[in-house]
Amino acid sequence: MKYYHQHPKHLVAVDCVIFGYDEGTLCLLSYPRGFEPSKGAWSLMGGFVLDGESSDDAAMRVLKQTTGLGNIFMSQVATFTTHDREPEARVISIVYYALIRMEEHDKACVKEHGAYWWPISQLPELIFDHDQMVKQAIEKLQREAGYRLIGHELLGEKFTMSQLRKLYETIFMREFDPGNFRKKILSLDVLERLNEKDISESRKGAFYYRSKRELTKRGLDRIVKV
Amino acid sequence: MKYYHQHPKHLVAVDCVIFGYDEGTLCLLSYPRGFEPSKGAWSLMGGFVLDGESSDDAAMRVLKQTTGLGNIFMSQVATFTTHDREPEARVISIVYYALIRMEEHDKACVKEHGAYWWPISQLPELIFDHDQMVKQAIEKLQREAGYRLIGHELLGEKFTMSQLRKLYETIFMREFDPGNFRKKILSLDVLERLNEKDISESRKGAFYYRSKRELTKRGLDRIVKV
DNA sequence: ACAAAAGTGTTGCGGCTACACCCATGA
DNA sequence: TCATGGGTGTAGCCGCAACACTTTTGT
Repeated sequence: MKYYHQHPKHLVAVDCVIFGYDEGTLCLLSYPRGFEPSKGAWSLMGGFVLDGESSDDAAMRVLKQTTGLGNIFMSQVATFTTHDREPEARVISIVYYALIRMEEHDKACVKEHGAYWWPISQLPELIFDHDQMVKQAIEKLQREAGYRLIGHELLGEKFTMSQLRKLYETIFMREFDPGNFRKKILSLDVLERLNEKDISESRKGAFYYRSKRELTKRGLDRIVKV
Repeated sequence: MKYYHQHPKHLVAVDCVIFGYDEGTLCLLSYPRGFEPSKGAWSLMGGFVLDGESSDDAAMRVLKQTTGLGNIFMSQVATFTTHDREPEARVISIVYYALIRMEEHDKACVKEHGAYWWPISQLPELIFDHDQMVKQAIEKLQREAGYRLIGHELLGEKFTMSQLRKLYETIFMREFDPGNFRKKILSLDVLERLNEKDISESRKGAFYYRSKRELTKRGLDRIVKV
């Protein structure tokens, strides 16, 4: 039974698990909390949901504030609600994750908050239940990356097969056979090969690929089983 | 930047997508809204999150109130937050789904609320964004049922292969080959066959199975690809 | 004997893995 | 000419779908 009066209201926050990728390393952006309790402890970027905005909006706003980037793919992970998850006040937190290219973000912006990019393999202990949030975000990232190509989000317009494979190896924390990976990806028929090679990584040079724009939404077949 | 003062607070609700199963039909419990706006329109069971409780607790409480059942598996689906999703007030809603055996619920309890069990194939139009909630709940149900056996939740202690298959056929809205289904399930090695047959469905009689208790958590392999 | 569900066996296809084997080229 | 990453080909394995076939027993 629901009535619109006489019901408790709650602080509702978003916490953003921001993954940054650069040349084979996946990092998490975190910052030292600026106030008590737990001042100085590592924390995810967060903010409160305001009156006129959805939590999606709030997450975007937080991302913009902390990295300078907008129009970035974000995905809702889960909502954390235990009443004592933060010691001082009851805050319900809706968790999002975002994927960005590390080189693209606004360094000044990050620096200003004292934020730090932690390699995913060497995360520090995070405040409250933020460890759990990151864990679930990685799981969701893997699930989503398993169903569709996330090349252009993290590699840019054009990329080589090796770069794409290294990205997937990083996300899934395991190796893929270069030949098999290539065949699997090409069989999806969502990439087109450019007449241009990257000659920085090998003598022979590797062709660049880019997403077939019209087909970005397809991803019919599974890429990686999880 | 987060401070604990001067931030807006919000009404936070849970909405429960309650699936009931009985002999080959999967139903959704919904009830006619008892107050304006949209009084009388079909709606999910919901309730507000109170001060001392988590949203998990709130969802359980709503389930108990409306079906009389406790200690039921519930799973968080997603959180709906657009500011105008309900016309009269801003309510953030955390959606859960539950699976119950229809015969087990407290009929008086349901009747008292004027609630109705709708076969999943003939749902009425639901209020606000509740259609979307149900859609996502079904997707999540299918994902979860694909990874682990949900036999005992919906069929009870013991069940035949055919009963289990019909349950899966209902959840996935497609047919499975009886022989192949049997082999796949048995290969997971999570069921034990009892020395007892159900003779109501066939001349030959079908053995009952039950979950190997120690292994309930396993479900290593995928049951159905989604 | 027949019908109908339970249960088993067989076969073929498709995808994945592992790995061999070319290719191009700078040092 | 050798080392290195790019790229192609292939053989074996495994899971799944399709379907034939056997079993059991009430009518």
